[in-house]
Amino acid sequence: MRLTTKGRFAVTAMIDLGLRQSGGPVTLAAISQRQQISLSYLEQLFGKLRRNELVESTRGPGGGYTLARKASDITVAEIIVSVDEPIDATQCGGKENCLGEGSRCMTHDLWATLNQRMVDFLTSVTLQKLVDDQLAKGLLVEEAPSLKRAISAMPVSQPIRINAPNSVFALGNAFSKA
Amino acid sequence: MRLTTKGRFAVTAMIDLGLRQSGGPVTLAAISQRQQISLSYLEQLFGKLRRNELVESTRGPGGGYTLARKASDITVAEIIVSVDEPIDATQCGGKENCLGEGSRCMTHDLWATLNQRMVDFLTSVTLQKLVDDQLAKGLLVEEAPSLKRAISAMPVSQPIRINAPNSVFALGNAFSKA
DNA sequence: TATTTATCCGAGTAAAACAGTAGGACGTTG
DNA sequence: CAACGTCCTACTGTTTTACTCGGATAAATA
Repeated sequence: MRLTTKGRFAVTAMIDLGLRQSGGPVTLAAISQRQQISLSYLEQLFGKLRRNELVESTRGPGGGYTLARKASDITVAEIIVSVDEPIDATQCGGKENCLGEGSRCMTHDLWATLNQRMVDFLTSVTLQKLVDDQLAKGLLVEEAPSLKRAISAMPVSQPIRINAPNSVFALGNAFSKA
Repeated sequence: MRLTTKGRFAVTAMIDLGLRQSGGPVTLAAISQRQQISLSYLEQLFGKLRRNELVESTRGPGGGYTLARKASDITVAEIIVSVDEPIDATQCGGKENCLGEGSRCMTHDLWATLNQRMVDFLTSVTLQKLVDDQLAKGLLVEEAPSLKRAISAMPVSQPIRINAPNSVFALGNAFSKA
């Protein structure tokens, strides 16, 4: 299971969508502004989310995205695998013999088990829970402005480029000596 | 926590070391041949393992590496963080406000919790357990040849280049539709 | 019908990490 | 001193990440 900022962006955007979709379809432009993710990048991510049937889209003015199912039926694991599709699982081919000795590689079971634990955890967390967490934190979801033209006059804060792959799950200094 | 083939190579090499170190220091050249990992790459990895005090080295003829502690006192988590040192933890700086709103990023707790679960699991697995697993599988640890010069006459199978970062933990098709 | 809105889609790009290689210096042993 | 084996820095090709760009398509509105 790969864990990069791409997956985190996807989860963040899905939370935003879950928070606002009660007022109809949510545009990626709005998510882009609120979450500071570039619009083009969001388009890529939501293309994958749509093909994986996690969201539905409506085109044209007033359009945008909505969740394809209830937030309580969408797991974080699904979101992540949707955008971070797998290349190849265990690299040794699962049942293949990594070494030429007739047995699986020595660490095969270790990684398989860890992978399963991660999947189990991320499957146990629903989008609804993450949405509820945000609401509990006192996040206020303001209503979309009735005059849509007002948006174009707003100052747009440019998304910043973050080029730090894999930095999400750095173990930190959990084992570094003082 | 980053999980790449680098970490897996390190764990694999440490298992090999744990299996053979009873006969004195184990050379990287021997590990390289048995585990099909390039010698130069192993040197890099063991440099980090030594600086993190997981192994000890003796130079010169008859030298090599030994475990710095009992295998039962070395965890997989320690091995991985040794070679895959962290760049920066949660990218938002831990306590920083990711967005300019005075609260931590929406997915902060999620990733922190997942990370902790992974650490907990990998900490629960000792090198000794992995060594025992190999012994239980009937792996036979042949004695080092008394005539060391015989090795140089052996045909050397070249390590193959594997250039597939991050492919270790691809989630596979756990969620792909049939 | 023309225009605006917004999703779609493919190609392209800079930076970074991964997975090594290359070449040598250093310290032991025989 | 020569062979062995660790130690160390720097360099390299490939892949992935995290985007951007240009345009096509579809729907609502003027």
